[in-house]
Amino acid sequence: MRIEAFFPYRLAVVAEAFSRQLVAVYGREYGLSREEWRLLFLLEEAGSLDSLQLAQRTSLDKVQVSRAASRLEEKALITRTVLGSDRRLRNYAITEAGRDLFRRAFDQVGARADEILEAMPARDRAALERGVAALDRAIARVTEPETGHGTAFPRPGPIED
Amino acid sequence: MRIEAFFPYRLAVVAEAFSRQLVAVYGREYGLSREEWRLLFLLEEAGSLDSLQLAQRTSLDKVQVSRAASRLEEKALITRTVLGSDRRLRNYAITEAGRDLFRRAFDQVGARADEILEAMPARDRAALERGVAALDRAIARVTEPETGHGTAFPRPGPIED
DNA sequence: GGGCAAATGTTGCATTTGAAACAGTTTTCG
DNA sequence: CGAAAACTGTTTCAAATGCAACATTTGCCC
Repeated sequence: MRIEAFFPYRLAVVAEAFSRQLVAVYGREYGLSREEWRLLFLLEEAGSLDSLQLAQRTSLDKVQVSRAASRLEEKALITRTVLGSDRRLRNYAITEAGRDLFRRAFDQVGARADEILEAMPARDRAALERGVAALDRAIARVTEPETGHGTAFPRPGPIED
Repeated sequence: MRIEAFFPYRLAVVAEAFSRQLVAVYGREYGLSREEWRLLFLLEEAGSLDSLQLAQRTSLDKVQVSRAASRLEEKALITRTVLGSDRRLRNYAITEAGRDLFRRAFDQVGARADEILEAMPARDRAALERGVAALDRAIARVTEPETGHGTAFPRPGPIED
């Protein structure tokens, strides 16, 4: 079988190419890693989150979170405080500088993403959206039995905010 | 905006989750990295390739190819020889051991991928296929002007085999 | 209550990765 | 012909990453 016809390969390659287009913006122009970008994204919307909420809404493991948060704190884009109720946990909050930076970056990243997506016929775009959602459900279904962090976003059922 | 609703995020997360399911097979059970897997995949189909053909059909850069090939050679899964016609180039060929290993791994990887894809309704699977192909074209269209390795597989036009 | 297991975040260490420098070969052009 | 430019694969060095150990805090169970 030709590798170009192997669907998992095609998906991985396309996803990487798409991602690279966005990293070129928030990475090169704003100095954010992918993990930092995701944390800022979450915090910009929520304002502040504790570690548990964050773990539920992110596809990052604890080491990635810890390191990305350290860097964001060094850059004064977020603050980290130990929670009084459970001193193992942390409360993450975005700073004004973090909000500003994220908003500027998001404008450009969103524009770049839209530029690519709008280069697709509307029907194809709808198909992509539908297919990705279905694949996510399929992975969850097939891997749900086991425990391992097989997939990603909070699925309807477990949690609600 | 909620990050879970941001399409680029969803695509990246789903693609990673899918990929992780397959790496769990060829990585954990057969000790192959993603790059080694891809090289073996190409060579199993072609038998042997020189560096130029390989560069065209792979989404790996020259450093990744060099390192993956070194490891595959150490494991005696491929052979590397300097080309007589142009001593800058290499000829890569899969060994019998490499073929055996790849075929066994491919059986399991393919089965795992099919298990997930077949957990999707046929219509959704078709939508995914269509959407991914369209996204690939869109990225190529938007980035084609510039030179950088923006995307992936050989598109109709440049080469033929 | 008190010790033991579980949970959480951080750190250390070895490996991997990426970008640039490098070495060898070929092509170009005067 | 011959020097310079271009091309290819490898190596080097710093940064990123993954995994396991670690330290701290909490919950459990007697």
